[in-house]
Amino acid sequence: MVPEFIVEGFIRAIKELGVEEFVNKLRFEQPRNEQFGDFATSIALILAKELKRNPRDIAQSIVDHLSFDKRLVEKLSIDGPGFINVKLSTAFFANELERIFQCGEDYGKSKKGYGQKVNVEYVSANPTGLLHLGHGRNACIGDCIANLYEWIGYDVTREYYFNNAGRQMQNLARSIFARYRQLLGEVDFPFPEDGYHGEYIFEIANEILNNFGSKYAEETDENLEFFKKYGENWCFQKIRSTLEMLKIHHNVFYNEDSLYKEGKVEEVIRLLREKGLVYEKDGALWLALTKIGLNEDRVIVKSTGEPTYRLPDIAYHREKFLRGYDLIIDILGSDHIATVPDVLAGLKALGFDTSKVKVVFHQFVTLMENGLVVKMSKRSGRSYTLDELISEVGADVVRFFFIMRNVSSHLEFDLNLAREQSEKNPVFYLQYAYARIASIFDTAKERGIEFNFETSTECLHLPQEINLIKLQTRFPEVIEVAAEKFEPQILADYLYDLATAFHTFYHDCRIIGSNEPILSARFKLAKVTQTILRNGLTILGVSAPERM
RNA sequence: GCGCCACUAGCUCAGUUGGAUAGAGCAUCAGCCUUCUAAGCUGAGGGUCACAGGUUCGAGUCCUGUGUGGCGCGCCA
Repeated sequence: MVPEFIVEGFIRAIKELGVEEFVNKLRFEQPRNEQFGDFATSIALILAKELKRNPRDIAQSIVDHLSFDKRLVEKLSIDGPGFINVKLSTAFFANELERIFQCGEDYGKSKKGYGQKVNVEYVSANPTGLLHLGHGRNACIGDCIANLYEWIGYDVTREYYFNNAGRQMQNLARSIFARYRQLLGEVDFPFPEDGYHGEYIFEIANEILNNFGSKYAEETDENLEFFKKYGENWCFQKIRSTLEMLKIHHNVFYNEDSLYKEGKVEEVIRLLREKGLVYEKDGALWLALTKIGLNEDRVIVKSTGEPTYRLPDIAYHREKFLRGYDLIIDILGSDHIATVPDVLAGLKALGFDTSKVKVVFHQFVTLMENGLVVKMSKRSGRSYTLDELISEVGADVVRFFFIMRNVSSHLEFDLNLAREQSEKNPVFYLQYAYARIASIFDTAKERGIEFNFETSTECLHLPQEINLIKLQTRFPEVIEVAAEKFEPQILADYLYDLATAFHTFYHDCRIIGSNEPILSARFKLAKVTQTILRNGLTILGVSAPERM
């Protein structure tokens, strides 16, 4: 984050040059190359184009009009085609470190979203089976995004939308029932055409057999209802325990069925009809999407009387709007991309501001082992469930791996790397940095080494130290950007850089054994790093161990 | 055929609303433990940023086209 006084200084200089209409073009960046200082701006190059003057001359004029506190700015220079580079002083960084230290344990939090409500919907798997790897990525991304918004001050609702009614659940009931009858000895009992073939159906059937014997063998509506309920509870309990392993908790479980029971779906049809956007054709009810800018009309109620997903989805999102959210975030797999425009168009037609809805699409997960795609789990011989993956490599690794790539990129989950309990594994690299810091404080305590956080840190001047402070100042900004872009990976990358900077510092600069004031200053540096690592890891849902 | 996403080092990926000499991890090679945890640090090699045009002082980044891969395109969700 560029210090205020630098920005203000440049704005003043630009105004004094009489070109204040270009003030909004002022941007700063952190140069890749250290030699160019801490912050750079290409404003002179931009002005050169507008004013048709030599960029270096303009840069010189700007610099001539700049007046900074000499204590804070070490050097101003004009380099290359006309970049203005600013190098800050050790006094400046000492001030920054002190400022961060004063923020305490909450460093990184902001009030940016104060008073605003956000709803993050993620996982949302129906209770018809176990969570698989795609759900895992969805869950981790959603939970991180929810955490990020909490950190920037939003009032966050974590929501899970599910459907325990309708055809899919009937299908589940019939699948379990078929397996149950097969287990009872009717080996040829027909399995439903599009039934759930997973191994877990046998497990459920077997459980029912063990608990109730042949009590439910008769194929009646009542009994099928029992199988449905039993299957639903079984699946939901599994899903919840899997999420629990990842420390993921939702505040609201929203049942699609309630939209029907409370007449919300009917209401949406009525409202759309009032707008003249609904018509009947071939015995079905259609939504006239072509009237609101889309390419094709779509069915919302099938000729069988059942609605398609679009209708309850519109009703559901309408409910979210009516509950007063300022921001509605949906986390969806890329296989849902095509469904969203219809739903948004419907909502827009109903008069809602759909710019408040942000849909985050994540690409798929491919499990790799020894350079090959893994389709099946070795232990169970079935496709990998999220459960199995977690018990194999641990929750921390799963959570980190699922967010360490760009949300919109395919994620290659390398089992070999994930199993690796060593420096190769980036999760341990971060945790190790944290544990090392904890260890320094432990050692200091054991040896009775005293330090004082009141001591000035202006003595810190080595590149390893300054680099660490620079990274520390960026933390709040990183959280904001990661939240706004719905991209937890930005935070993961940042933490990795911070850990690297700390490991380098740790290696080159001893803390215990230094003399005052270096001793206290470095302890403060370590303390702040520790806070940031802990906060960052917490947002990612990864534990911060005191010892490794 | 249409839509969305991707294409950057041998592999997996970053690249800050167009900036300076394109970065990191893994893998390979060479160093560093008597001192706070070596799950660490330092260095070396490794690039036609898929391809071709365009926009401009400047393009991995923006525009157009082509190719390759993934996901969609239903009265499934």
